[in-house]
Amino acid sequence: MAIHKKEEFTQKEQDLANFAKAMSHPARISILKVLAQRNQCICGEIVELLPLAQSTVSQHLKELKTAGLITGTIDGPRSCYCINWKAFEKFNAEFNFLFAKLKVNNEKACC
Amino acid sequence: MAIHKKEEFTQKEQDLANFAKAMSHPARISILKVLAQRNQCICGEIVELLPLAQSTVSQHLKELKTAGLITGTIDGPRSCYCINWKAFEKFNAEFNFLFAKLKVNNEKACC
DNA sequence: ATCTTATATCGCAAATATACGATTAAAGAA
DNA sequence: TTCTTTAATCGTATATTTGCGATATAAGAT
Repeated sequence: MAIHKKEEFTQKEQDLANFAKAMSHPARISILKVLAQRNQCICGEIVELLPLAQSTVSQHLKELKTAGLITGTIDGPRSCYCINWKAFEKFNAEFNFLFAKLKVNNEKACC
Repeated sequence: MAIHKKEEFTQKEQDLANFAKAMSHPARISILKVLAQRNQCICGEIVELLPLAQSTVSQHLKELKTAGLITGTIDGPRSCYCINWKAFEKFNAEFNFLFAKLKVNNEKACC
């Protein structure tokens, strides 16, 4: 693109969009599910479960971490990842708020 | 990328990811908000409200429509867009289900 | 110290997304 | 019919994402 215009929208709109972007790939949805099913923290087992190369999985984990959806700590020679509940619930609440707000104004169908 | 591997994930994971992708740009979040604030359906007023060219807005609207989040009908020389509540609530419920499922298994922090 | 093992990062190729101007299409107004 | 208005689509440039192999890093094992 010529110029990126994302900055011209409100911070809340950008935050919501960034959260959505972090979840916009099935591999990352899958990673979140894996992190949930195992009650303990998961490291490279994720690589075994996904149909992707180790480096690709690592990249997806990094994106989830950068977006704040998961946390990662080094545990000896391996890495332990967990869901960041605070951020997750915050964004979930924001989505729900958006949906609820929409619903009030649009009880009747229009077109 | 060499090959796209998205198809190798489950349909639900792909559906969720596609929904998230549709909301992964602040312009599209903004469009959804505009469609909510105006109780009647909106056509090109969106173009006036967003800091983007007409063709770009049209492209974003098309993406939201393709993802099933909005509907669009032709009204004379202009187009009327509305939120597709059914799809919207379905995906919202799926997100909530995912979040709830995660919560049950991870009451305690792990790392 | 050397050898694994686990994971992050680099470098690259290919696919997608973003954005715009120009053009097209479709319908009402003159 | 011709003009205007509205919106979709085409073509293009650039940015970002996705994916992998290769390499680097870091720590435990031998």
